Amino acid sequence: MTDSTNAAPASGSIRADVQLSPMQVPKASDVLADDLRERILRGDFPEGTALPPERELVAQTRMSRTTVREALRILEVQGLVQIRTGRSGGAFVKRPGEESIASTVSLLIRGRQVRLAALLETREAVEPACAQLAAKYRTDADLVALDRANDAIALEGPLADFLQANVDWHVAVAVASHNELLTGFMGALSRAIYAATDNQGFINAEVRKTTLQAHRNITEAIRKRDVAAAGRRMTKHVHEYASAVLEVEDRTAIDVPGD
Amino acid sequence: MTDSTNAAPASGSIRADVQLSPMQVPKASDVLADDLRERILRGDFPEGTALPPERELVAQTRMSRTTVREALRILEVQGLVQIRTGRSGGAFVKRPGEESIASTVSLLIRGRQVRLAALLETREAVEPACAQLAAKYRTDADLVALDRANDAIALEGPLADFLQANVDWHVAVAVASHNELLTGFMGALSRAIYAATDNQGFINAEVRKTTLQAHRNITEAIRKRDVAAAGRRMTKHVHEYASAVLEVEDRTAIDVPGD
DNA sequence: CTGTTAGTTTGGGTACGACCAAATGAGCGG
DNA sequence: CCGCTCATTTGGTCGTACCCAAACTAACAG
Repeated sequence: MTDSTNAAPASGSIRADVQLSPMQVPKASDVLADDLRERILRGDFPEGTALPPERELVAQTRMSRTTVREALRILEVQGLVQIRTGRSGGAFVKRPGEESIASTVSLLIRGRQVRLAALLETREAVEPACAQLAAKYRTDADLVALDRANDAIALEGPLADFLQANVDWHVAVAVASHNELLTGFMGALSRAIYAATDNQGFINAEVRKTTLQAHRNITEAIRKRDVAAAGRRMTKHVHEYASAVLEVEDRTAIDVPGD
Repeated sequence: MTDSTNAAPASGSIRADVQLSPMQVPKASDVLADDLRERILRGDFPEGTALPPERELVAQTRMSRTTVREALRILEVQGLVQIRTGRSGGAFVKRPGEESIASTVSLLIRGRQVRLAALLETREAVEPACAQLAAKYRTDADLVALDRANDAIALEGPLADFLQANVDWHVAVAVASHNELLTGFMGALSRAIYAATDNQGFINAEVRKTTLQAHRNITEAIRKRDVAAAGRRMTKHVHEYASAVLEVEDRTAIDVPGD
């Protein structure tokens, strides 16, 4: 560091002898974003209200419009505001929803190239609990959604339709749990598994039938609010599904060892 | 598509008679961000490599620097790049990690003001599975972390230290599961519960003792790779904890009905 | 020769200023 | 009263200039 032996103010001007620790200079846009985020999360602005226009914020904060815009962009990416153009546009306060978690989870799955095995394992970990909560808290509307998805699965259409209906049903279970955290998490997980299971080519009529039956059984347990049965059956279902997928994956890996 | 009845080029200039559907014009910065994000996720750039400097991207894309910067800011918020200043600075490719999920989950919890009951419920849903996976995949290093956290809990220091050590232990269990998704999720959840449980004033010596014992039992099951015991004991532990917290919360709610 | 210091270069951060595009509302004519 | 046009508001983009931070470089002093 700088020396510490100069305490003798010689003749002439005096030099202050301060000791400063290395200091961090946060970016102006971050400061603004942090402030606005804090206010939003604290509930200062009711959902749907518009923040002041950019030029107004410029006047208030005395920052440049560039900086203000960057701050707003940060909040937009974090799902805290929604920005609309045009007259009476602006940054409208929005509470983050499930899609917020879902997109982040998707990014991590793709970015880290999480293996299919890990995805299935995670689903085995979380979804039985979802089913239990669904059995506990389901509403009649939830049952309608579950039945609709099951009907779509029974339709024997093209593969993509089956997979989509499959995802819809799993998502419906998560929604029926009435737990936003789990819903967002499971939504991203189901979609990722769907994407990875596509082109896997192990879905045959047999698998479809088994899946449909399992879904119906679980749905019934949820309908009867039978928490234990819902958990038990879901555990079995996702485990069997995982086993089947992984078996095919291994076989495929052997078939095409170079890939 | 476009109509088919205009095949008569009259005299003079010809006016094309096209039918255009309302089209959405995506923002330039989003287009760039989407493109870069796709490349990053596809693995075009190894982690740690730097994207071209902003002015270089300006030259390549023929967009303004403002636009380029906004795109980079988006990627930064999404945790896909890390921006450093100074010479040899720039946007360095980064794979999103657990902290990415954790921050999003935290935002949702705060923004939606998720009730403590829901948080505890979610933990009851996820953490037993974490414990099971931890028992399955734990390494010796994981055990060290768990033991260290338990030792800190036994220390009988101030409340904040106890709560911190408590969080550390729960996070250590999640880490020991070696599942990035669950780790990020549980990390945010534990911290949120910690924050909500603070000032709750129900942590007494009795609770501390019980917690320590439960943690030790679970740690032992993880050490012995006893999957069933780990799951069972964790289920019991988090359930009891939740019950205790909620009971106190109810009592507090009755004591101070106005708040 | 060595160490320190003062440039120099390369990068991001901020500030204006101008103009474009979209959405809305006011005013005007039918 | 209806519909059209036009002005206004507000975000989106552009370009330029300048500042600050970090790392490298060369010159200078010892």
